[in-house]
Amino acid sequence: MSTKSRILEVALRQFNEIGTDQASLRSIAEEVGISHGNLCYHFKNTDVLIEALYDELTKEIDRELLPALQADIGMEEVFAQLERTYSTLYKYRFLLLDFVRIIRRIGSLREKFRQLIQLRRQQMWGSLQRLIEKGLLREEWVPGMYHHFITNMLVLSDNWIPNAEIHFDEKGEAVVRFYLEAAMGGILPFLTEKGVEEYGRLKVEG
Amino acid sequence: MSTKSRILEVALRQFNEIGTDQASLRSIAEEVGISHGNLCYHFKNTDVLIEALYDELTKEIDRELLPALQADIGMEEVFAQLERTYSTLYKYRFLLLDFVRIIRRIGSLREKFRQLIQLRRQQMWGSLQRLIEKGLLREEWVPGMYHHFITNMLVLSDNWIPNAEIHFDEKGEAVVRFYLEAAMGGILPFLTEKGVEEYGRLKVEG
DNA sequence: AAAAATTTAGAACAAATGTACTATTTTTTC
DNA sequence: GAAAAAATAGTACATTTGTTCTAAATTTTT
Repeated sequence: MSTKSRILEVALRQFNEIGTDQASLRSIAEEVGISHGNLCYHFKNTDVLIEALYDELTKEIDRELLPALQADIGMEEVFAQLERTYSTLYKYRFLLLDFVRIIRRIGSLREKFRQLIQLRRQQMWGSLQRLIEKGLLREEWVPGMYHHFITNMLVLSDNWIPNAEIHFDEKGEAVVRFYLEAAMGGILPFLTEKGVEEYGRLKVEG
Repeated sequence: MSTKSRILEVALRQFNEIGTDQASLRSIAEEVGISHGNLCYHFKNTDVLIEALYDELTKEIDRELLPALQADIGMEEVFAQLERTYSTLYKYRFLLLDFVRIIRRIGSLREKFRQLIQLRRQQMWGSLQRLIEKGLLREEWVPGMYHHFITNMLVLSDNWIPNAEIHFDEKGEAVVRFYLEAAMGGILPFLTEKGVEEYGRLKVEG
């Protein structure tokens, strides 16, 4: 494995575990087993490292989302898609844990991130629309309710990770699962009877 | 005004505006107009300052929530109470913006915060229960749906602030209002017809 | 008013960190 | 195989920050 990818691997772990302010060029270099002068040669500073990892994240998210955009989507697909997104976000969780601090330091990331959210908002509208067409989701019966719903879902999907850091001692799969279920549970009151039925089947299988 | 409270005031502003990692004992001392040696005399380090401000926050929240616990609660009260909480949280927003970083440094805050959330969870259950009794909220028609709802609401109420920092350029009242409405909107699909009616009246008046 | 306690300013120090630079080694290219 | 480029180690420096200490000033107590 190349030095560059080894550095990124160690940086990701240290950022996730001790945060972007505790992980330094020196601590990363030490764990990789190279001099920090060398690390400096590859990545000038931690900001560059963070940006590189952010680019990796967006690439992964894009790769997962784009195929789903044209797919014929059912309840199962919505669930699976959300799960993939949640897992990927968790892999790069330091970005969401320290996000405010990061965008204050690296302004360019802010704009990139806004665009990403915009994309996800559109995608959610699409998914809801298709679920309505399939008779799984009720039509909006109070104006604006789906608008609020999507806003809340987007806040949730970016912020369950900081929340987990506070309320859970253990890490990993179980945590992702907990918030994934809470998020999906958010769609429950909007479901038609047919939708509830299909939702129930999913839960039993999962 | 005493030096101590002037320090706390300036610290709060600097923490909110530039974050707990950029605000130093020196930068705060300079704005207050005292030597940093003096500041050190009052507050040994930034961690102590943060803890002091956290205690102020919990005191304010308690003062707002406790009266509401025994009150006969309607839709209007739920809304007003949420608004007070949101405004107070926004006043001390640095705590939620940097929360992960803060609890990693000051472990004791983690436990305190968990307890606070526990209190709010109970309080929410109570509010929902009373709304059901009044015929404003439907009974749970899928098992566990209110459990998910409360989890999501709690994540939302702690995390709309970091979200705002990313997506809004302006600060202040308008931002609080936006997320407040999104949060309240989350209750829409659970409302009975009577509930929707009362909700509508609130919106028109507000 | 004298004594004691509190508050304040300022200097000094140690540790950590990003940054820059040089020299050496390794790899690639021709 | 020689020349050029890339990679690596190590050193040195400036800056920031928390921390400690001393001495002076101010306030409170007696």
